[in-house]
Amino acid sequence: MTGKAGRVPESSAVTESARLRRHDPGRRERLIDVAISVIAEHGVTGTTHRRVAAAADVPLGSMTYHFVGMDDLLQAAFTRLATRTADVFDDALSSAGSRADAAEAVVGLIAGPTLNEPETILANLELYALAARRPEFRTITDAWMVRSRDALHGHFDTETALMLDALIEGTTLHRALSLDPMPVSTVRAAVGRIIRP
Amino acid sequence: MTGKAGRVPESSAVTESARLRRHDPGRRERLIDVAISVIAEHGVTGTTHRRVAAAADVPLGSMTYHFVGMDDLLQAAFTRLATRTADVFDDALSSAGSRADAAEAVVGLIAGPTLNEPETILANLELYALAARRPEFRTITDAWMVRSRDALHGHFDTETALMLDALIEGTTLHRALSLDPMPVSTVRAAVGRIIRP
Amino acid sequence: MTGKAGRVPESSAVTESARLRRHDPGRRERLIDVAISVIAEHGVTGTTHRRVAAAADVPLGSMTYHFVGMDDLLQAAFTRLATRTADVFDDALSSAGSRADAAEAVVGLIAGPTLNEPETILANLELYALAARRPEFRTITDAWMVRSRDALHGHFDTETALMLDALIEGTTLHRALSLDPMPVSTVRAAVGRIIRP
Amino acid sequence: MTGKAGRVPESSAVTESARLRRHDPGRRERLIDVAISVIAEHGVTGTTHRRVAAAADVPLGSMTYHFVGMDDLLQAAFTRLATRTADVFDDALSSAGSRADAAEAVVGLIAGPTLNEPETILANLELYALAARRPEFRTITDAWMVRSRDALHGHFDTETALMLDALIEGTTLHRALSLDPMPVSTVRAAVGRIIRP
DNA sequence: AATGAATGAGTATTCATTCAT
DNA sequence: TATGAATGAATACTCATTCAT
Repeated sequence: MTGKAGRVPESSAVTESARLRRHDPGRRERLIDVAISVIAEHGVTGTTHRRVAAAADVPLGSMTYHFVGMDDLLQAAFTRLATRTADVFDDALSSAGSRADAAEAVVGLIAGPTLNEPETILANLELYALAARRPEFRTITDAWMVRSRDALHGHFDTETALMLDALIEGTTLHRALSLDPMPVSTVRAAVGRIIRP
Repeated sequence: MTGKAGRVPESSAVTESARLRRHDPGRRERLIDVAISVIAEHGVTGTTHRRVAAAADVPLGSMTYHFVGMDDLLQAAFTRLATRTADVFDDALSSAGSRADAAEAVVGLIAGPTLNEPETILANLELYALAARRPEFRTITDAWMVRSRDALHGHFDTETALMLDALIEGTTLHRALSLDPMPVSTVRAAVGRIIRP
Repeated sequence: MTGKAGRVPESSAVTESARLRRHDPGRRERLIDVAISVIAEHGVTGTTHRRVAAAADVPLGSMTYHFVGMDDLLQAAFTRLATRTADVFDDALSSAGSRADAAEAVVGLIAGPTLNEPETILANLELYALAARRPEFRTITDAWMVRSRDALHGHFDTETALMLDALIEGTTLHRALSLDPMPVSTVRAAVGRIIRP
Repeated sequence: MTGKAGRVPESSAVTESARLRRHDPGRRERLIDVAISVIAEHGVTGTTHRRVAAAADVPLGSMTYHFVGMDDLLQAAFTRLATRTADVFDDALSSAGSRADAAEAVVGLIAGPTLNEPETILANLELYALAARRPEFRTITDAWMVRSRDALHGHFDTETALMLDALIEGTTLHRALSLDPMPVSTVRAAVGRIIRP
């Protein structure tokens, strides 16, 4: 109700830039990916519409057009993050042919690139903190945990799967935060002890 | 969250603090405890001078009088939290007379009340997230990790201590976030497998 | 509220409207009715394209297609409201055969259903407030007042018609806002005193 | 949490201006008066923190410091407006020594300066519209109506007081909105008819 | 002809911090 | 010494309107 009617863009440069961006299919998807990065870099707290918009080079108003509110954006971002991580889990474990292969796959998950990417770890940490405080984000972590455990359960008994899941969590976290991260050999040894019959 | 870290003028702060204590002895200490609760409830983000002041029933101006800035308050709160937790660790493990006692102490730490208190878990999670992003808070987590590991190292070899530390971390976290938390029997079994020679 | 008044290209609008009607006949008319309800419920301020579109279950883009701007919509809605109300006035008074009948008709208007419908009172109030501030809406209130007065003038002298008009206004308003609205008997007595020779 | 620490005001002019305004006793009271003017000029809708702050030459942040929110400001403004108007009512009628004096006092209220000031009428209209839609503002209109009626009741029987109240309302409103406002002689005649025994 | 997407100005509100008392 | 008042930057969100399809 407050907009001024008939504002003409002063310079044609502005007009062209606007026109170029005007049609941007897949913008929503792109915004979600950018949001994950911003969350990893600035935390949930520091993730503002402004920052995501700037990082994705879209106007601020575009954020609330595509997402009902901040929570909607967070839900979308964390859902994608969790799904992506669970997919990595699934892939690594489903391709394992033996119990030994599966054990090595777990070591690979802990020490390998995907779960160790700073962006992934930081974003996950943010998800944990958020889910711990706000039940509406629990559905994301719950679904993810179920998928991880199921993936492990394909190779190990229920109890062992639970243990491995916790070990993966703790080891990844400590490797990310610790000054002298646990060496891969220790990771391998720990997995070995847990799955030892 | 962007405020510069607290440059507290050490000597005069002590003097002021001493003088202050005559009027409202322990107000600063009380504010730190309240801050931990607020952090647990609202997250680092949601921890504002206003909220802490309201929770402690002190005037807003009192906050910036006692703490140079937000970061100063966070440093104080997280330092106290980490110290407190490490003390629990120390106590539990130092009183263990045998390797079996120590193992049971670890189980007690994971399943017992202290580390499982929602306030503690939530505040710790916040500390992790903060330390991951802002190096000036790493000193707190580093000191804490060293103390935990040392406490474990009194009963187990270095590698095993590392593993147990990670297991405690992951298990505690999962127990806090999971819908069906790992039962104590499984916790005990996991610890048993890790320390089995 | 600051948008310029609707400059509707009259002829082409008619053409477009006619064409439109083939697909969703009467959509424009329906939107105007819905707008009156929205105005009554949310006030002129709270009447947004979005809300009207949602209430009428039409896409947002349809609003600016049918109405040049917000003011165009408000003009249409308030014109219809005023016309509708004036029609009720006319009907009630034109069917009165005697001065006594006319008096009772006035009582009926004040106490009867039409002018007392919350939607009507609220929307009228909004029209007053709008007209008081923005002269371009005065034509609507002016035309309406003239019609009301003329309808009364058919039965009463000019001065009495003016008085009755004011009495109707004030009584209706107070009946709408007051906790203990004036009873019908008092309304009748008031009308009686005003028209007493 | 987002403020940048240690921003130094660049020019001393800014500093001086800030210092000059820094101590401003009675600012809250002044803001309420300014708000009434802004409401009259722009309507409740158009009354924004920004506009009031600008009109009162105070920084934007000062608004939400003194008023919890927009509603708090509106409550304060309308309460003052209603009280002020009711005071005028009281004064005019309490000083009337006879029934005839009281009648002339009513004419004076309708035709005199106070209730006819555009600012008063427009602000009152806004209050009506607001109260009609939002029950929490009814307490203001209710208290006001009771006071008006009581003031009239000092000179007239209950029923006549009710009628006069409605007549004042309707006449004032029509005089404000009509192109050819009712002449004072007609106002006097209307009051005369209502109070005629 | 009709509409989903896009946009930038505008809104209320929160906040860390400064300062006069 | 302690604090209420003040301040300006920042935040999420709403909206009328424009435009490409």
